[in-house]
Amino acid sequence: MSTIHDVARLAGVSIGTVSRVLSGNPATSPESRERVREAALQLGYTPNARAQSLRLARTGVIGLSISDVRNPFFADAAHGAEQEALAAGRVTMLANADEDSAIEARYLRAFRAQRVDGVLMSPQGGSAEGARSLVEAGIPVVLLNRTLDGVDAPVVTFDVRQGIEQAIMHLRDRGHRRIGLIAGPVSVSTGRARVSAFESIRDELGLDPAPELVQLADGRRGGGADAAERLLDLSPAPTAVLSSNALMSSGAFEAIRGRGAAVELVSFDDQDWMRLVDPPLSVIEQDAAHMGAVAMRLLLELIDGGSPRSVTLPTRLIPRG
Amino acid sequence: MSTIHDVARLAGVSIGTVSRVLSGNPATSPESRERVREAALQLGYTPNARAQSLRLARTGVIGLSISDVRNPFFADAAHGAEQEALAAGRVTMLANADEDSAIEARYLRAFRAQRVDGVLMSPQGGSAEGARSLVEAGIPVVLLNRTLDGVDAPVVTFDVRQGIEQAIMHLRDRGHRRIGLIAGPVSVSTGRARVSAFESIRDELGLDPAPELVQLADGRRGGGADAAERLLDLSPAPTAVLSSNALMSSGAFEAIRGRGAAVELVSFDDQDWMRLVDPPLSVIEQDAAHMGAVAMRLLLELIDGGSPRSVTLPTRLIPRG
DNA sequence: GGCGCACGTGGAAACGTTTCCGAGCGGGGA
DNA sequence: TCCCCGCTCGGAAACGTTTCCACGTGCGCC
Repeated sequence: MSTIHDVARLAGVSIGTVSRVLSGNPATSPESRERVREAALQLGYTPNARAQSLRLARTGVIGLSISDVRNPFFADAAHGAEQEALAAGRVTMLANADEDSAIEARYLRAFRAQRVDGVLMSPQGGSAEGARSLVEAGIPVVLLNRTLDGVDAPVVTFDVRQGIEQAIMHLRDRGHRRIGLIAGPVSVSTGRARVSAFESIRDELGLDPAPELVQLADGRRGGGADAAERLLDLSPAPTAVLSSNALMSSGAFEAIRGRGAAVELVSFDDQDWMRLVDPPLSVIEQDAAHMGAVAMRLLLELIDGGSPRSVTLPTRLIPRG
Repeated sequence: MSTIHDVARLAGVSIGTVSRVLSGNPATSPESRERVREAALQLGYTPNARAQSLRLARTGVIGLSISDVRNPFFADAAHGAEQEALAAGRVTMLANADEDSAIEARYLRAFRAQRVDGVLMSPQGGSAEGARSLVEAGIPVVLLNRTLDGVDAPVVTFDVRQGIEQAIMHLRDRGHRRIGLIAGPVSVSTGRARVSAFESIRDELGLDPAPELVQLADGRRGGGADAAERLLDLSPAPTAVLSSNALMSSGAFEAIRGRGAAVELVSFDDQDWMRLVDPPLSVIEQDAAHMGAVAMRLLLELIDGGSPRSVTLPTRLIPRG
């Protein structure tokens, strides 16, 4: 790989001049510009970004740590964030924490070692240590979708209460009185928030308050199926079930259909298949890509010295079936 | 952010000693080790990976460019590759090309500027320029799922012919004689390969060779729906349709159901929803995560000075409905 | 016709590491 | 007692950039 010295030698100028030409510094003669451009092209020269960022303070790279690339919700969020960064001339480095805080910690250490300009992350449950140490090291951080106790960083979340309320009122209007909840892991803030919003709205509306109607699951497909089985085992079983994410909904749907049970399922997050199955699922739509884009914009502001601010996004009920 | 100089000052030793202690060089006294460790901990010191990689040749970072994070096939592949890299002590930097060769080019330039140790990529159609320039710059490259004309890099692909053959024979055994194909874009090698494999196997088995039974699409959901509509408009319409990827299958499924048509749909790539819809879809399963892992192993070998080799993976038909 | 000024350039420092080289110091063997 | 060796360490060079500083050149102006 050729360096700036090679270019300088070939162009017959000093490395300072090469640097000036290539970085668009006006203090260069047309002849130098021509010769340097020519030489750089001929050698296929690409400046070493690591050396650049050593000299400059910035790296132009933004770390993006998400919970699970295979979860479409997070994949969409990552995509939205990435597009926004790209538009601002930055490059993102995506890390997949795989819902595992040990892997997350590893990537966050790498981000820190790489001296990324900022980090956008949807934190894992387990430990807030990784995020906290980033914040303490002075690296701009914005949290995605989940909050973290004791970490002083802006967050972009959806209005959980609004979403749950929309869903429960929809089900109540359709005559349901006994509604089950398949909740995500309480180790993440969204999991906890959804449980408490569910309980409080259910009680406000005077629906069946039996505690066994709230079943905790791990957020994965299998966990959703198991939780659905447990709900169906109750007597009487709930006539409607609200599921906290798309993966669990898929498991729950299969369990319910396997039993031939007549239970109405409502899911968080809209996905194509929810329209394709019979009956189609009503959903609480959360625009993940938008969330990612908003969060990235916040992070870019923060990096450019702006003040931290958090945003709560609305959800939208899409009634079906 | 503290540097090695800060640690050295606090520990009362030279930076050379700090470096030796922290990199596990045995030429250090127990007292130095103790003092340095203590100081590093106290300062929350993280070595600057960019400075390290400037001095060393390696960066420990592997670039991973995939076509579309939102496509579960590629998300799985990325996940498999990432796990493999993680196990080998490397960190991956994921770039989402979004099926756009301009974005891809941008990320590949960034990879090159960052001097990543190697690049694993599922190339876009359009231009092979990006991949070629990496190879010419001497950066180890392995291609994922798609080949690229004129680029001398190992590839990991699935056995297209085998997959198509399994699907067509399955359909023939179920009595179908007029089978449609929704093909991916011919700008990518898999798109082209599937069309020619389809045509040759169809002819070998003596099935209806009408050229209008092969419909090209863009690989996206909407394109799949449109192609399905065109197939259904034929008279006679095909009684079975093979779709080249999961996104297009979802569009095609909806179109077929919307028409109330009695057409058997078989899809490449297995996804959860294909089991949930009615009727469930038979699929040609391609283990994307495994592909990613295999490709990463090949890349790691290449980085460590091994010789390049390509791998073709088998597909598996899962008959349903 | 000198003086100063703008402009272009080369040289060198600095960014934060790793590693080589040489030096100091102590101990053991002749 | 002296020498040599091994252990530990500090100093400095090098990696590839950017940018500051100073210097030379040519021009316009008094």
